[in-house]
Amino acid sequence: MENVSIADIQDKLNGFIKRKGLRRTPQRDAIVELIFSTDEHFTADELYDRIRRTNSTASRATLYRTLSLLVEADLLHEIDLGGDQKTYDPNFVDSPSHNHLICIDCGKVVEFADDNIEILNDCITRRLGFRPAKQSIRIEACCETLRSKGICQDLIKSRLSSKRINKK
Amino acid sequence: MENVSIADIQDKLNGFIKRKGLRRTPQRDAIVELIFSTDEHFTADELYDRIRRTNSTASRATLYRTLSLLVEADLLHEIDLGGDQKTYDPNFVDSPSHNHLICIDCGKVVEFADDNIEILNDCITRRLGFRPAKQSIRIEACCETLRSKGICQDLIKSRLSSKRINKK
DNA sequence: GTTATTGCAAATGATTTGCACAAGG
DNA sequence: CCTTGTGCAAATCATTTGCAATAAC
Repeated sequence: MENVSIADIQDKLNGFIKRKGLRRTPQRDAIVELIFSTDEHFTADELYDRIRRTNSTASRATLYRTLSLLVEADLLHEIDLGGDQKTYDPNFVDSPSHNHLICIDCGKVVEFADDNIEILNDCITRRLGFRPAKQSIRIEACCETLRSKGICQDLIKSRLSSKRINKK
Repeated sequence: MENVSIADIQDKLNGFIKRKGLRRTPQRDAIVELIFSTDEHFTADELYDRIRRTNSTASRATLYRTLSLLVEADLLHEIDLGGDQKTYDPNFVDSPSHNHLICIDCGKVVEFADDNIEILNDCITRRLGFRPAKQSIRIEACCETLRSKGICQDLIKSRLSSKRINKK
């Protein structure tokens, strides 16, 4: 699954940074390292928690600023999962055109790629007089747990309880 | 385009209200009247402005509470257009399964329905082991203005400038 | 050195909520 | 009446920002 290494990402970011006249910092390196060491989606807050568990430091401000930088450099995408916090997806470097299926009950997210839906997307877009650009399709559905047990609140609970409670 | 009248919506809401042991109020009537008198998408703030231009009154608090009520009664849908403010779509009573195409430059939104994409959506969902539920597909693209003039900032500007500026 | 970056604390802004008063049924 | 709804102002909470100190290059 991991075709692009962290070193590749760092290279790309450094290129971007140089082109823009910006600077490489230990905070940015640490954040990139952390984000791209897994393929998990995350919120700013979840990432902040993860950083605090390492021996690197970065303030929330720096974290938010770095997230914006990575999105601008097209290394990270903001995806709309609904909810109050923005969610970030680090997998677009590996899989430039994937989409998301979301359980409307528990919030579980599955990534998928499908040629047919891309073609159809393209057709619909042109038919409406638009020019196809960024592919971004979100399907809402019910996951297995919901199907078999009638309900699956585990994940939604954990997502709700992840609200920030004065964690400095 | 308008197959469902405001009276129908009022009836549905009143049924919902009775079933829940809630109460019909002039504020709720006025808000419903206003929302369903057009097929425009809107934000809470835009709706508040519209209300102030009528001779009915409703506070922001009541407005937010009524929006939640309407969403719960399935007469109104929250749609994700990105951006800080939630957007509401009053057209799901008329067209229960439509989707949205959005210009990534100016934010212009077009509704569409397509049987093929619904079927495909269904297939993908089942293939991933989910049960199809709410159809909600958002396609991002570039609109005509962008195509012909290279850029179309009109709407995005107006959307940005619609940020609330101490309008009591 | 010069300019970008950081961390802090304060600001922002949409939405929510507590509470006292008003008003449906 | 009794309970729900309303309006106000205050609270929330994710995110952004001003600013002085710090660190790339």
